[in-house]
Amino acid sequence: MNEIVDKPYFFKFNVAVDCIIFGFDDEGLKLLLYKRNFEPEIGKWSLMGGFLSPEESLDKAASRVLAKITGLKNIFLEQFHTYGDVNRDTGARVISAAYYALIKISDFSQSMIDEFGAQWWPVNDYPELVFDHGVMVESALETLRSKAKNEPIGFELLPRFFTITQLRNLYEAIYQRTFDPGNFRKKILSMKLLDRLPIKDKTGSKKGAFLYEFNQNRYERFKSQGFLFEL
Amino acid sequence: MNEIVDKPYFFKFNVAVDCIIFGFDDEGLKLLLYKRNFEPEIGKWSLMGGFLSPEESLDKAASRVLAKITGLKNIFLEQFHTYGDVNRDTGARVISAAYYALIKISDFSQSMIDEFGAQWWPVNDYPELVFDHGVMVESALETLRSKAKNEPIGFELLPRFFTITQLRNLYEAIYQRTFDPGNFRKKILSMKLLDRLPIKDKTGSKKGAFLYEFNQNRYERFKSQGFLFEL
DNA sequence: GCAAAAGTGTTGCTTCTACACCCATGG
DNA sequence: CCATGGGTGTAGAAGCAACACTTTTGC
Repeated sequence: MNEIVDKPYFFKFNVAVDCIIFGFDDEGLKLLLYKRNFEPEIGKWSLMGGFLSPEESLDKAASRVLAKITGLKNIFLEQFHTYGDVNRDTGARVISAAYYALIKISDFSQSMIDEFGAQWWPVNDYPELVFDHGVMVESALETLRSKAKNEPIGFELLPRFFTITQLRNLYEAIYQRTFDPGNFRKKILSMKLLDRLPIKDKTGSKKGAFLYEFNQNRYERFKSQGFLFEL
Repeated sequence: MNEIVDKPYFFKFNVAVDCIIFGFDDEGLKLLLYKRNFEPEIGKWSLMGGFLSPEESLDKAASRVLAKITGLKNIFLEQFHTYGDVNRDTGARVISAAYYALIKISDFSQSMIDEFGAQWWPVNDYPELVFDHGVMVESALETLRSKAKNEPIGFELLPRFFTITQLRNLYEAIYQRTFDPGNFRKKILSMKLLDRLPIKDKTGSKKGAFLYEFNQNRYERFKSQGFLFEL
């Protein structure tokens, strides 16, 4: 806080958080939306959100909202922009801090979907959203794309154990382009961040593909030595 | 805005904007700070900030604060994070949206410095700041560094006409490393984004160095064709 | 003429890209 | 046995880093 000539502590505002929740499965990159069950804009599709409480930080509020809808804790959750246009919310003036979350879709319980009328939507084909939530989603996608370039956040969207092909499919979904399978494999393995398990996954091919696990500790170590993740 | 189970429109908060203002001259990358002339924390060094008004957006509020302190309009100004910890401000609970601005230090009028008790500080050596402003500065620096990698925002910090050496000095200041003069020149010129003027600047050397101008239109065109700026 | 910055050229190395090709196996 | 995805190898192109070398000119 701060001021120069203004009168401080005078006007106050509603403050909310909204969460863009991303997931990934064999159909591609998805987005969790729900149908509003209250006014304004009741019945329309919307992001998950909630109002800030006096005794919690913005980050806490976002975690709370995310935990309520997904039942999950310790999820990748990062603030990316705060929306403050005067008429962005048709009900009242609300300043909204937007967060994006990356979850392992397999960890997600279907019960929450039913309880809140939530549903996964492809990021390329989701319904019209209330207020400026469409803008938020597009901006979150851009943030995700740009972040994924230089930080290994893609693994947040995959199960703990995955094949190189699954990983490539994920990056192809994020960047909306294809990668040469051989070159992709060589590049990611050359980073020495993936540990190969002595187990093959046979669901994707007859031959079977080795499962790998991302080694977070090794990444931290390499990073502190100047290594830069890049894909 | 949005909610799930909470009571909406109940608690309200002070909302502010804070600006991290960067400039660049032959001494390096600088930061504009001022001495607070009001409570709390009067007399301490602080970022420029101001409270949000009911009839203005966050972006507008940030522009207003920036214009007030610098007298400048149409400046590069971008929101990068919103700070919302409960006790971040010792005076009252304030949610603050932080913006960073890039200005051409030569355009900046000294009168503002005097009027507000403002002062330029090297980004490597600035005084202790109030509240979480130090955190904001470091985060703004990180954002600047990461943004500068893939977008030609460095030119916002240079005069309209500049030499390749000035440009290199700027990037060396941003990234805190050196670049080989020959290689840097070849790389930036190979992008075909700089127009050479038939004028030499003699202040930096006896031989004189050609002045260049960044061609924003050409950049937009290249970008729309898939070109990616990278330095 | 010498120092010092501007600017060009060269060379060897690394990385990228495209694509050929072998492997393993369920059906 | 063959189609399919898994996985390895390779050759040419492109990019990069280090550094030699040439140009210009004020002192």
